[in-house]
Amino acid sequence: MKKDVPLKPGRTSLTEQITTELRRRILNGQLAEGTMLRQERLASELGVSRIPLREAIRHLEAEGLVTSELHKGTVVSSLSPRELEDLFGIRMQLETWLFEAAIPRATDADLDRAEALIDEASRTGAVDNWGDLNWRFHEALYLPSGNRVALKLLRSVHDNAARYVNLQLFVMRDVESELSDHHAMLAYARLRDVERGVDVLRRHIARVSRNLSASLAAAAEKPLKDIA
Amino acid sequence: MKKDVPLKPGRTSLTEQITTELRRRILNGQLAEGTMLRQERLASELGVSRIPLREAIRHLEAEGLVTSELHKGTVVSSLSPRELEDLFGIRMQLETWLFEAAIPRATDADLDRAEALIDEASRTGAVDNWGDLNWRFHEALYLPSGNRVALKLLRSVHDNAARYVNLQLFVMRDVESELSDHHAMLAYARLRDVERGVDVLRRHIARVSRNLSASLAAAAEKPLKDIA
DNA sequence: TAGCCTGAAACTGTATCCAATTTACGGAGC
DNA sequence: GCTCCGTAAATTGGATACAGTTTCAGGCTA
Repeated sequence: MKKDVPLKPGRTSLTEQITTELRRRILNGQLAEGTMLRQERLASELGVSRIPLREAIRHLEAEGLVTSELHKGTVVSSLSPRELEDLFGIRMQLETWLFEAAIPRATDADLDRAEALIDEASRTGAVDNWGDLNWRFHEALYLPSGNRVALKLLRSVHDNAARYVNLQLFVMRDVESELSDHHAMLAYARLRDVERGVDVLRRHIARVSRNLSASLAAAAEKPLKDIA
Repeated sequence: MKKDVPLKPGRTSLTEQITTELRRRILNGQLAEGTMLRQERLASELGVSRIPLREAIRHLEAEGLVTSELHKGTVVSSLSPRELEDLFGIRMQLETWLFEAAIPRATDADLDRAEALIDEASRTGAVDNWGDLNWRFHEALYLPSGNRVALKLLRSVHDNAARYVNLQLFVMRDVESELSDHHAMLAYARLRDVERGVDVLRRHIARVSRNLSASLAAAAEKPLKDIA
């Protein structure tokens, strides 16, 4: 049953490779919320034993992406609309703060790196790995703030929200406005205009959050209709 | 070699119990920064096998309390002064935000619960578990904000800083001012005075951060003198 | 002394076994 | 027919033994 899944080799432990692979599958929806992670099935599918797999699961559990219950197993976490709202609140607080600190400190090289990520997203269309490129752009913008601890934390926050965002992003045709916001943020950063830059970011996060909530509400509406 | 360490039984997995126990030891300094976690030694000392121990280590690694390197093992993390500063920056942003949202929403019962935690800290002196009581007080104050996701995140942030705070807290005789700040925060919360309450919190975090930095700088000075 | 070699220690991962618990299934009783 | 209950299969949680790698210290040699 070995499917020879591409566990990138190198100087990383098997546990870490499995963690990365499972995280990827969760974020791109291959492992949808509520999916049960059967240890033996997954282990044989990945071609590994249960031990490193279980360690990977514990890691993802600490990140909030999966939830385990004693003797019942592990499922891909589901977030309530409330929890998603909480996540966007955290993003709003931390990201506006980091961006504000980053703009005055950013060198042209820093901003060039961020721009390259926008270009890559535009060029490739970025349908498959939008979430990854999106986060890397934001990260590049905030990096000059110097607060790497906050960036590490925010990556996890992004990941937890990204699954849901990705699901409705392309349905809503929001990619264009996302990219447009990114261009604007970068432009104001180049002008070292903190106030306008942060303002764009604030509206950016608010809009993504709003669209997501609306999308979730609409999805919650449908099943009810089916019943009625 | 079984030492029958008090792993509280109940409906929690061994992995979880070990995680809690190791976290406790790290936070109270029993496992100092840089300490190597030898799997077999620790396992036999705790009276468990390596499997749940390794899972616990992965969990703590995700929390940032320990750091693993392939084939070299796991050590209790060391934080640079810069990283500690980053942590306090995050606290400042998130806690002032949560407190601001919590004050108008707090019921008298909420605040009574917070006050009980102050009392407990005062009564017991709280030398052994100051970090725990301290966080639980802050958590109780922010809980009415409703943002449980942020509280979960902040717990980890607190933990990562708490080790260092605890080390110098009693040397500096800072417990009194800590408690005094807590009383003031609670009092303003009871008055529903958002502005003054948040202001006390802001100064509170800033002072703890400043004292800690000074303490670390002083500690860094000593070894140099020893050499000279 | 510098550099290399070697062996013990430790980590990483596999395989296997057993215990505890959940869950599904099927029959007894109403 | 429906509910309840007991049993067996499936699954997770945990222990143990073992093999392969890597690190690292200490000794040997040039």
